[in-house]
Amino acid sequence: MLTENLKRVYIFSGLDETELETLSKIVKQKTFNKGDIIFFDTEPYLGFYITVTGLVKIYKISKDGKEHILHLISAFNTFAEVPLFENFNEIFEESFRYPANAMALEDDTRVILIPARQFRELLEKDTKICIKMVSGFAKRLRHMNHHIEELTLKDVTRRVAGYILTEQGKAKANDSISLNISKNDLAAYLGTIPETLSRTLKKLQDEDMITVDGKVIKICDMDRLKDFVV
Amino acid sequence: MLTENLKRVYIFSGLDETELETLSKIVKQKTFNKGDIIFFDTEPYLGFYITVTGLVKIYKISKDGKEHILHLISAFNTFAEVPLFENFNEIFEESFRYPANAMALEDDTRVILIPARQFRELLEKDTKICIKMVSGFAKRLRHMNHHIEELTLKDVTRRVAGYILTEQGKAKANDSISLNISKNDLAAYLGTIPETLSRTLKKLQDEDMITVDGKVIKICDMDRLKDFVV
DNA sequence: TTTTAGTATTGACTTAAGTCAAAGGGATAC
DNA sequence: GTATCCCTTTGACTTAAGTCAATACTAAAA
Repeated sequence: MLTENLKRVYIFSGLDETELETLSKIVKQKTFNKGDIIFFDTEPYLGFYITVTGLVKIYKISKDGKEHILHLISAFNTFAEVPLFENFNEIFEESFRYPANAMALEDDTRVILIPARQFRELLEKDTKICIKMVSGFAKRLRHMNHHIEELTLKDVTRRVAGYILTEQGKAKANDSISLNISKNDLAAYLGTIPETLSRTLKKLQDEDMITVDGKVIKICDMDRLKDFVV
Repeated sequence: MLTENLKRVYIFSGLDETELETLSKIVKQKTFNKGDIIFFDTEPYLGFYITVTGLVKIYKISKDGKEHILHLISAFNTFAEVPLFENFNEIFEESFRYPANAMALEDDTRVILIPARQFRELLEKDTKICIKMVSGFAKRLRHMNHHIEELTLKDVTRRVAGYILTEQGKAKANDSISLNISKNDLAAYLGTIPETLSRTLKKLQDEDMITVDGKVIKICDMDRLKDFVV
């Protein structure tokens, strides 16, 4: 079961059964409920995580309490693996902290912790993992680029419309999406606040581009929505 | 000379003379003047670059002409290397483009182009490079995280103050910094516009935290500035 | 059922930052 | 020299989005 889960993680997809067995012995499994903190950015760095079930938000909080969500980590994706490669030695120091906060957004969010030190040893033996890590980081960087582009070059309405289209593209099912996060969290992810998000959705609804019913958003005029986002 | 330059690039720092010699045969050197385009995000991806002298800005432009600078690449740093690892095959397709625009910000900006295909071959033989790439990407990701944090959690005044402090920290010389980019570019980097930047600098000056004289900014009250940024 | 708490919406108001337009300032070209 | 160009600053005005406060909705708890 554990090795099955590990195998589904992209960076471990090239490992054979023996390697997975070895890996499974060094990891720790944890379960969290909605709202539980997985780590704060004030805690010493232990290692990186894999989300197995549920959803995790990686976020930062400003001094005056404003929150911004950097990433939403769904099943079989990793988080907090970047520090592993930053400073090869600092990482083992007590003063080395997690770079952001992580919170479970759903009940029964199960994660796997891969301890830093042991993973480093594994990495030295196995360069396959390294190549997959570069590739994973590249995807992450692309995502961050996109995120910055959205935040700096588009207004809130366009960001919201863009988010809806992206989600619809992922789901690919039909013309409606179902939000898997609260509107508060969505606002924090889109670099705005709940009130503004609410008004924005209403505006898009008034323009007959979408209809909103709780967590379900239906796209009515795909062409105009796409055209609007640019 | 060329191999000397290559050796000073972090990801190539572990290569021996023979490897550097091989590498030097596949690269292309180019020189640009201030304002010259190195590539547009509409051009097919050829490979990644190294800045040898001068300064390069990596930026995006919105449909309505708004510009945002993602990175400023100084000597011996690489840019546009992320696409190399994104989609192992797509990259060689004609339709695969650079992810952003690149422009030289100084006269006599010399860069080295490492063609994608040849570099991929080198990478397969040499895993040392791969490990350095992960590390380089980790640094970049950290930088992007910081950038997003600044853009979303801080107002313009705090971003400007933060930039001044960071630059001062890098230079480490004394309490004054000399901007190596135009104020227009600085504004685009800080996610604002020249007019607002100008007013912001004036405000910080009126508060007696800094003095501005052209491109030279002197920090008058370090403690208060640090305290202000948070 | 009512209560409570988290989540979401709405209205009235404020403000930070953007837009537009004009004018300085500095460097290089003619 | 002065003309030109670009960068920068300043002023007047607009606006998108945030703040504050009240209310509504939903779902679980008592």
